[in-house]
Amino acid sequence: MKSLNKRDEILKAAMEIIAERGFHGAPIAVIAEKAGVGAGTIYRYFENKDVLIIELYREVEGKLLAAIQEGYSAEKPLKERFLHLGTALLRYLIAHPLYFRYIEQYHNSPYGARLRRDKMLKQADNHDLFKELFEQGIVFQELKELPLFVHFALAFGPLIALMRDHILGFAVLDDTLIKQVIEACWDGIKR
Amino acid sequence: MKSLNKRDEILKAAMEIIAERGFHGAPIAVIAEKAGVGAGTIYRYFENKDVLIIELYREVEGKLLAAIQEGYSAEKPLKERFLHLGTALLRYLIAHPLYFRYIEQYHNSPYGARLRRDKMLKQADNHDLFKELFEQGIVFQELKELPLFVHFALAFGPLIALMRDHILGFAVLDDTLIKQVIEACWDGIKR
Amino acid sequence: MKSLNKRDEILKAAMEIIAERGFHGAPIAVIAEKAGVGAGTIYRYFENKDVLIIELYREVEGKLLAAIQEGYSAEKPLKERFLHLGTALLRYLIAHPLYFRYIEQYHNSPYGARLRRDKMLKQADNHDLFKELFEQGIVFQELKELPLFVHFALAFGPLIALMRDHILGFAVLDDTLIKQVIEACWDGIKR
Amino acid sequence: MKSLNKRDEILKAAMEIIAERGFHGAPIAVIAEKAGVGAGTIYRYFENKDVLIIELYREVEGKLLAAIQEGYSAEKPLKERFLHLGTALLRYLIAHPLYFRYIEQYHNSPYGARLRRDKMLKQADNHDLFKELFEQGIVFQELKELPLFVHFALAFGPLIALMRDHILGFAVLDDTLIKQVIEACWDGIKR
DNA sequence: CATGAATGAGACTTCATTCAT
DNA sequence: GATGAATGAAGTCTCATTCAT
Repeated sequence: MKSLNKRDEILKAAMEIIAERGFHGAPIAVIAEKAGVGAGTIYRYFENKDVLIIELYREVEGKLLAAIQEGYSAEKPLKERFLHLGTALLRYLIAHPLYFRYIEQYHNSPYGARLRRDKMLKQADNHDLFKELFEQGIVFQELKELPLFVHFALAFGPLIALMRDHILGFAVLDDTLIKQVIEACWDGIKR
Repeated sequence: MKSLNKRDEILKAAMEIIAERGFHGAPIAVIAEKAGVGAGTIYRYFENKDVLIIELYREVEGKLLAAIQEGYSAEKPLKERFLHLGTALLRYLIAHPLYFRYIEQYHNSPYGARLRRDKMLKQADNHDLFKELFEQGIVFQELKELPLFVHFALAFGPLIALMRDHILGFAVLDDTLIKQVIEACWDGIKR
Repeated sequence: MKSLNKRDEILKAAMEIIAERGFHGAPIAVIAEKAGVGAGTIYRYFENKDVLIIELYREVEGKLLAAIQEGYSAEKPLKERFLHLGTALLRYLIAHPLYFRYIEQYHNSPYGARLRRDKMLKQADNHDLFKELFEQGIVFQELKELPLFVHFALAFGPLIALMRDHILGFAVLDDTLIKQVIEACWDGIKR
Repeated sequence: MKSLNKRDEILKAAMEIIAERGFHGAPIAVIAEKAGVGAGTIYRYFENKDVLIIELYREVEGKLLAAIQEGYSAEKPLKERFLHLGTALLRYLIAHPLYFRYIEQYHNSPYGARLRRDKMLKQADNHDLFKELFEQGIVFQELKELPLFVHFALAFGPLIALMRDHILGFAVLDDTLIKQVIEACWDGIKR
């Protein structure tokens, strides 16, 4: 692989260290060393540590959303689309467990608070895909008549829970199990 | 409200501050001030900050488990038992949102790591109730033939997700909605 | 043994703990516990920790001086008197190694500084015995014509050094060796 | 005097403060101020305070040993060698009274305990010079037939005691007196 | 008299950030 | 542009001393 530029090296190092050790275990000096740059250099690319962390979150979230949209077609039947999204999400997170850890760390941190406030303001943002899916499902009476956020919870709550078990080594998620789980989620939301 | 003893004042203060601001925002000095005691006093009741945090977790977890077991009867039909547990859990967390926040903070922290290791060793512990429920359901062919941890994920993942939305103010969980959600979870796990 | 009064219990406890663990390892709370009294009680017998430590030093020094004076007779020949004092000193310290440790701790501490200043002012005090011995020896030309403090150093420096080795377990000081050592000290000071 | 590098400034400051006020009176903040650096800077050069103190001891001991070995020749007669070592030691300590104070502080401290254990294991180490001297003296029947540690005590005990008096201002050690004292020590150990 | 819970000053140490090189 | 030595605010914890019981 080609060597990344400094900015990306820093982001990569930060992600790995924070994902593995949490924010507690990720002083700037450690991130700098892992990235192979001087500590001061980080401040040439990011105004301060907070900015680095928030920026990193955006990148990770972006990649994740891009991944699940790959091969997605709004033309296909509702259930098929749901299965696609759920499966893609789970597969991507399993393939990139550090991303999942990072996202979780982020949500449970002062930084996450800012995110939540942001989300409250501009509700939809990147969740459009799911939003559209669920709204359509309700209109076409394929899904239960429940508020959107409940559908989100029913659909993704189990996946997040499973990912935790997976990372802790409790669970082994093979393709068969992934399929079964997503189907079960569908059972939860379908009418 | 009657004034608590010092130990409980400290635990209460710690819980509120950590739940609201995270571990970052909860230095001993701040906890002490909120509890109305000197900083040194905390160390008369807890060997160090870690111990305080772990102890607090145990208390919170204990109360939560006690709450959901109240009125629970192993004699009732499977579905009814499931609805009871899910509803009780959700209601208790809604009534004590700070407990939920604290538990979440705890799980995503170095302290949580210890917990996870413990859980891996003595799996069952207090989850016996759920374990028994799911195992029975599988044997009697009422529930899907899936590993236990998947049932856990399908049943509680959505509830946790909902609680987050609730705390952030996205969701308003009234009794009707609670009932619908737990039913939907049941749909997810039932055969 | 009859149970001591509280004051003595406190002094005894302080002595043992400080001798064994140094001033670092001797908080008031620990001394109180070992003495079987409340921490506050110590302050009824001693104004503060410094006073306790200084008082304790005086007691220990007093006992030591008393011990070496026992059986001492100013009538006997010079060498015999010297052998008596040296031997008595060494024997007493070997029998009470904690006393020796305590004295050493004390000398190397802020408290010791005060002592040294005091000594500078009222030179002689309890050293009269030795002073008289050495002065006489010089006058009668049995001892080298050297300042008194040199005689002190030549006579007791080796004993202190030996005690250290003894306490650390390097040395085993039996009666034969004690006799030889004191004789050697005499060789050092005698003309 | 040329300005030292930061590490040496720190060691120098620590030495002076500890020698004069003991470990009690030498918090990191005070050492830092005297060294003209920030408190945090000390931790760039020494892992923690213990390491600083131990390192400092090694340096002081090293210089002391180097000083007494200068001009020493194993070819010369036994007595001459002894006089050389004793005189050099006393002169060096008189010229560097703080070194002596520091060494004494160190020996009577938790740090010293570690040293003592080490010494017990690898007895000889840097004392080889003296050891060889005493052993030879015994073999050639110039010295008394006594255990090595007794010779150490007889030879150096008086010097240490004298240094104490000197530092306290009791004693004035000029060249004549130094010579007389070392000779007297020789009388103590010679057959 | 005796107690020991409570206190808070002060010790050690970490780490985000700056800035001279 | 890049570096990393230096900084000092802030965090955890200890312990001599007080005082209500």
